[in-house]
Formats: sequence, structure tokens, C-alpha cells
Amino acid sequence: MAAITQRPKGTQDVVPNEVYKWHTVEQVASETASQFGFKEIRIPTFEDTGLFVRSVGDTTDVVQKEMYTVSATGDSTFTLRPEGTAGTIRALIENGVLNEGFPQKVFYILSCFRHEKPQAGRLREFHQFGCEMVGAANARADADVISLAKSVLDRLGLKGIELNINSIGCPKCRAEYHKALKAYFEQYKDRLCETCQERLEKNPMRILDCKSAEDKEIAENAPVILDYLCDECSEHFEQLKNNLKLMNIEYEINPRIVRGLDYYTRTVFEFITTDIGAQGTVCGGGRYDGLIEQLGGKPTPALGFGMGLERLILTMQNQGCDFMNPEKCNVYIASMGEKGEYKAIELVKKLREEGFFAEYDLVGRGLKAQMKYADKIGAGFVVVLGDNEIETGTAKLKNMKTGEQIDINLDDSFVQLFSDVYFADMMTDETIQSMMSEFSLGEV
RNA sequence: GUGGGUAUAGCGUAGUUGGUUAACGCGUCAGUUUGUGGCACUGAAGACCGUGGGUUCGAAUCCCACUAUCCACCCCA
Repeated sequence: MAAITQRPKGTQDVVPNEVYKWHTVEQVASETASQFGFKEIRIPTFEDTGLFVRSVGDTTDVVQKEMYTVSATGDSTFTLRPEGTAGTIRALIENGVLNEGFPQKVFYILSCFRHEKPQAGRLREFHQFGCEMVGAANARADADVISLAKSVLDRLGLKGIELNINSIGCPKCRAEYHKALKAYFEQYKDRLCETCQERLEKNPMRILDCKSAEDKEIAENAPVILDYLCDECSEHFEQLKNNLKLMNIEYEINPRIVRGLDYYTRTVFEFITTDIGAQGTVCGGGRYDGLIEQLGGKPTPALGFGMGLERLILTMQNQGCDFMNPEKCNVYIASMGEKGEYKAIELVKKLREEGFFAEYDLVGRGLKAQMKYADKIGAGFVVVLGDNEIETGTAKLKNMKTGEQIDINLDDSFVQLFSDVYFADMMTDETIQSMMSEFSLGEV
């Protein structure tokens, strides 16, 4: 009935008390990327439909049945981005960024849209943190990008996330492999499940990933792509493995991971967790050396990855990871009576001008209720202003943690006095705590 | 697109042989005498029991449909 207060299927609201989780992930991700030399790029939410058809691939599920395509005027159609790579590469080409030297390294945090049936870790509007590196053909670049993804996951405090890598070769060796694979599965065609019989024609590589017990058994002896790589691709994969070892990054070679977007070549990888249900891929990416040329640019090697922010946050919650603490109110100015209220307005204005997080009563609460409220919002200090204080020009500054009160002048020196007390308190609090924790770390 | 589960106040739940004013916890608000929070106590507000139909003297409780949501397949972040 009241459909107007109902969010569209597969979308999510982030309520005020939950945003800090998002801030945590966004901050860690962008800081880490910056540290690796990636700059942020911002691109439109929708693109010409053709861009996704050509890059993601016209036979993929994403393009065939999951795109939100709209036509505003009738003569051209636009599509809400189902992923970030296509638009990013388009922007880099269009703005001539690729003429500014290599490698170009960019990252983004944006929303993506796919018309799927929602379930745990799968939404119609979801958010991705993604990185793209353009112009580096060397396998060092692959390892570097993987290492960036790994750092983000580590810094978020995530545990037990497995890195799976594979190479799906270049178009040349993949053609060979497809032939071999198809020939192999043809023998067992009757025993394969229904979807896999379809896959046999459409995309035989997907059969390798089937969950059906019988198909799994059959797939076990199927040819492995790694045996069909050409010399160059094979060498590239060897170097990648070597580089990962140098970086102490553990990985599993998983010949069954096959990315579902057509633009991938050679290296593909996934970071997988078992903590959030069936949709456990928390990060997926790989190399796409052919994409830029395909979009009309000069042939240029490139690679990247995307991370699902919702999945990251889900995993963090399930693993009990720490999030950044939301900022707390520094000082609450409580007041009683008109004079006190006026003074509160004045003082809060000044405190805020000096950068403090200051609040006062806006809804007409009694003194006791104001104290409760101050406590609830986690105010560090409270000042109470009544007729007495206004008359004498001094008030009590109460430390809400210790309960101790000291006198404070209400004249022009107020903000400076508060500032002194505030920073002195912070020192005893945080500095000492962090020093203590360093100590104990040193002793262990 | 295919399958299964669930739908009771802002949130989490109880309410199962159908029977008068639907209960509890958290949260919100107000109080516990004189101008100071966290604890405790008291009280208040807040639910047409997802929607529509049916069975019945009577349904949150039984039946049907619809819708929403969750989980899984598929696909992927």
C-alpha cells in the first residue's frame, strides 16, 4: 500500500548510525590506493549502452539480462554502469590521460547497478572500490595490483581470505583450450546438468565451476587451461607467481576461476571468504590487455580489480573487525532560562569556529534531560549555564568521563580555556593509552 | 528466471488445541521534591498483528491469493 516509503528491491539505505562502517572502508581503501600511487577518478553514473556491450561482452549475463538501460529521448540509450572498469577506461582515453605517460594508476569508489535477484551479498545497487593500472604489461604490475588489494583487505582487519589466481591466456591460446574443453565435455554430454549442457555451447569454461556433484566429478579430469597457454602467457604466469612469492603473498592456483566479463586476458584473480554465504567473492579482477584497443584506443595493456563494499562490510561484521569510531561531541552547553540560552548560542558558535564539535539544546529539554542527552551523544565535557553563571561570569566545566568539575570564565577567554583543558585531557587519555600498548607490544 | 523460509510497535521477540482491553526487552519521552548524566525504580507514547479475500458466533492464530523480505540455484563485487 504505502509503497512510497518502500525502497526499491535490492537497494539499501545506510542509516546515520551505520555510516561509520562505510567511512572506515572508504578511508582505508582510498588511503591505501593513494599510498600505492593511485589517484582517484570520478566518472558518470551512466554511459552509452554500447560501451558496456563492447567491453563487458554481448554474450555475458551482465549485458544480456542485468543492465538498467534507459532511453531519454528515443534516439540514444544509456545504461547505469554495471561495473567500473569500462567507464574508467573510456574516461582515460577520452581525456587523453593515456598520453601522459605510463603507468596510469587510478582508483574509484562508486555504485554499480545490475538487475539481479537479491540475496546475501548481492544487491541491485551495490558499491565498488576499484583500481585500474594502464600501460604496464609486465607481470610485476599484476603482482603490484594484487598486493594493493591484499593490503586493503589486511588493513581492514579481515582474516581467512583466500587469494585464488589463474591465467585464462590470450585469445590465441584460449581458442585452443576451448576446442579441447568442448571435445572433452562432449563425451559426457548426457550426464551433464541442464545448465551445463547449455554452457557447452555458450561458454564451456563455466562448466568447470558447476556445483552439481556429477559435473564436478566429470570436470575433475577436464583439460586445464594452464596446459594450453602459449609460451608468452605461460611465462607471464610464472613471473606473476614468482613476484607474489617475493612479496610473501600466499595464493592458490585455481584453474576453475573464470571471470564472467569478456575483457579479461591472462591473469585473473579472486579474493574469497567463506564468512558471508554463497556470494563469497570479496574482490575480483585481472588483466585486460585487449580492452583499450577494442574501445578505440591504441593497443595498451591494462589490469585492475573491483571490491564489493557491501561484502567487505558484511565480512568485517561477521568477523568482528574494528571500525573507525564515529566522531563524538567535544562539549555540550546546557542552559536554563533565557539568559543561559543566549549565552549558549554565543559560546557554541565560537567553539565551532575554533573547530570544536559543540552542541546545545535545540528542543527545549530540562536540565536533567540535557545532561542525559549529552551523555547519550558521548559529549566529553558539559557546561551548565543558568542565571547564576551569567551573573558571576563563571561556570563549571564538567568532564563527563571523570565527573570532575572546574571553573571556567565565560568571557572572551572561554574558548581558549576550554581548548587547554580539552587537549590536556586528550593527552592523558589517548597518548598514554597508545604508549602503554606500544610497551606491551615491545615486551612480547 | 527457478526453488525454499519468513512477515506482530523504531529495533529484537512472545503469543501453537482460534475466545473479551495483543505481551516483553531495547530504544524514545517524562518523572523519582529543591539547578547536573551514566545505575536503579515509576509512568507515558508507540502495533489497524504485511495486503486482500475466505472459514467461524468469534482469527495475530486455520485456508487461498497477492506483495515484501530473506536464503539458495544462476551470475558476480
